[in-house]
Amino acid sequence: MRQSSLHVPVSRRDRPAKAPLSRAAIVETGLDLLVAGGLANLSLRRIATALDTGSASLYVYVENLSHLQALMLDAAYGEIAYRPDLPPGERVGAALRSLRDVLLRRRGLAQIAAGTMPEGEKSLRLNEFLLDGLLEAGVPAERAAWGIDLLVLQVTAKAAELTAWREPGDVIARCERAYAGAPAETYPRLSQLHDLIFAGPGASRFDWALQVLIRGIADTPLPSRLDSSEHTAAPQQ
Amino acid sequence: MRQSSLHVPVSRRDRPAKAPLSRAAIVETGLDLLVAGGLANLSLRRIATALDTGSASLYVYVENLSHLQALMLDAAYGEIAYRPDLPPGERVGAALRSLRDVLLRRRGLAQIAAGTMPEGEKSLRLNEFLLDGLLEAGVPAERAAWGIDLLVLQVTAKAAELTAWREPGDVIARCERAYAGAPAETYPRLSQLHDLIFAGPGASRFDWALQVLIRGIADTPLPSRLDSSEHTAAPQQ
DNA sequence: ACCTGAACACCGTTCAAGT
DNA sequence: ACCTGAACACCGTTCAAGT
Repeated sequence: MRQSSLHVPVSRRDRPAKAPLSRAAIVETGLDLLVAGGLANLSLRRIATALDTGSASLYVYVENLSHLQALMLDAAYGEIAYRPDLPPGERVGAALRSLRDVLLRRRGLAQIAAGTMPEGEKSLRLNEFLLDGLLEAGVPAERAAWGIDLLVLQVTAKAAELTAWREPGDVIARCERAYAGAPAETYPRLSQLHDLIFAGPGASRFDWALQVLIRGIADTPLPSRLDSSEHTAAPQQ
Repeated sequence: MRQSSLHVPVSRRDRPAKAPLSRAAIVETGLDLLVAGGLANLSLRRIATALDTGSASLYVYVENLSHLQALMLDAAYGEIAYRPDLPPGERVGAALRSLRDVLLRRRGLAQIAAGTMPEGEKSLRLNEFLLDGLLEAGVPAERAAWGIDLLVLQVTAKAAELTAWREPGDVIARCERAYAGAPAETYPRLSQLHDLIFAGPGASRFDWALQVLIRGIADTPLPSRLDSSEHTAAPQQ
C-alpha cells in the first residue's frame, strides 16, 4: 500500500467523491437497470454495484426490494402526462394512454405495477384525475367511484402482458399458431373467428378497450343496494 | 455401512420404490407447494426435494421454471367449471367466476397467470366457451372476438391483485387509510367519494365489473375499418 | 449515522459421471 | 434414457465491525 516513488498520481477529479447514497439515487439507478435489461436485470446487488457500494448499504434508505419497487413505481407515475385542457370526455383516455406509455417505457415496470399496491401520492393524483374526468363527463358518482379501479387495472394488466410476451421473441406468433391450429370440430368459434381475433393493430385495440370500459361504467347501474344510495358505506367484505 | 447383527430391519413397504418421476407428478407437486406457501414457496429445488430427488432431474420433464409454470397454469385451467346448461346470458359470467375461483384456490397462481402466455389447450377451451357464450347472447362477432381478451385479462388481474394484497396482512387497510388521509384541497373528488370508492363487498364489485365489460363489449363498435367488415385480416402491429 | 465485508440461506441451470 | 452430485453464477437479507 506504500506509494512508490514512481507512482504517477491520478486525479480523482474525473471520478470525484462518490455521489452520496440517497433514496432518490437508488430509485433512479433501479429504473435505469430496468430499461437496460428488464425486471430480470433488477437486483439490489446490481444497484449497489452501479452505485459503487455493497448491497447492505442500501438498507439504510430502503426497507427491502419490494419497498424499493413501490418507490420506483411511484417515481414513474410522476411522469404521467395530464391534460386538464382537453374536454372531459377525452381526459380519461388521454391519461390512461399516458399511463400505458409510462409503464412500457421501462421493461418490467408494468409487471411491478401489476403486483404492487399503489401506495404513493402519485397514484392518488392519477385516481383523482380519472375520477374527476368521469364525473365531469356525466358519469354517476357511484359508478365512477367503482370504475376507476377497473380502468387502471385493465391498463396495467395489458401493459404487463405486452412486456411479458415481448421477451421470448416469438411467443405471440406461437400463440397465434396455436389458435390457428385449433381443430374446427372442437373449437368451431375460435376457428371461425380466428382472423377477427387477431385483427387490428394493438393501438386501436387498446383504444377500443378503453371505450368499452368507459361506456360500460357509464351505463351499468350498481347493485340496487348501492346505486344512487346515500353515502352510507356498505359493509366491507 | 455393514449391517450389524443387532440391526432391526425396517420394511421399505411404507415408503416403497419412489414414485417414478413424471411431468404430471412435477406439476402436481408444484401446485401443492403453491397452496402451502404461495409463489415464494415454489422452486425447482423444493419440488425436487418433495419428490426425493435433485433439481437437475426435473429437466428431463420440463424445459425450465417458466415452462413448468405454464404447465401448472394449464392444469389449473382444467378445473374451470363450464355450465353450458345455463342460458347464454349467464354462461360467460359463470365461467369467469369459476376462473377467478380456480386462480384464487392456490395462492400465487393468479400471479403466474398474469405473466404467462396461455399456451395450453385448456385456455383454448375457455376462450371457445366465452366466445360462444357472447355470440349466443347476441353480441356482434367482431366485438366478441376482441372482447374475450378483455374479460380474461380483467379477471386474471383482479385475482392477482387480490393475492398480492392478501400477503402482507394489512396492506388494504393501509391503502384505505392513504385515501382517507388524502387532503380535500388537493384531492377533492377522492375525499368526497371516499365512502363510495371503498363501499360494497368484493363479490358484488366483481360481478359489477363483469357486467360493465360485457355491456361495453356488446355496445361498443370497433374502429370503422374493422367493424362489420369482411374477414380480411387487418395489418398486424 | 452511515458504510463495509463477510456470511447465511437460498435460487435456476449446466454438466460430467454414473446406471 | 434417466438420474445424480457437484459446481457455477447468481439472489435478498442480516450482522458484527469499522468510521
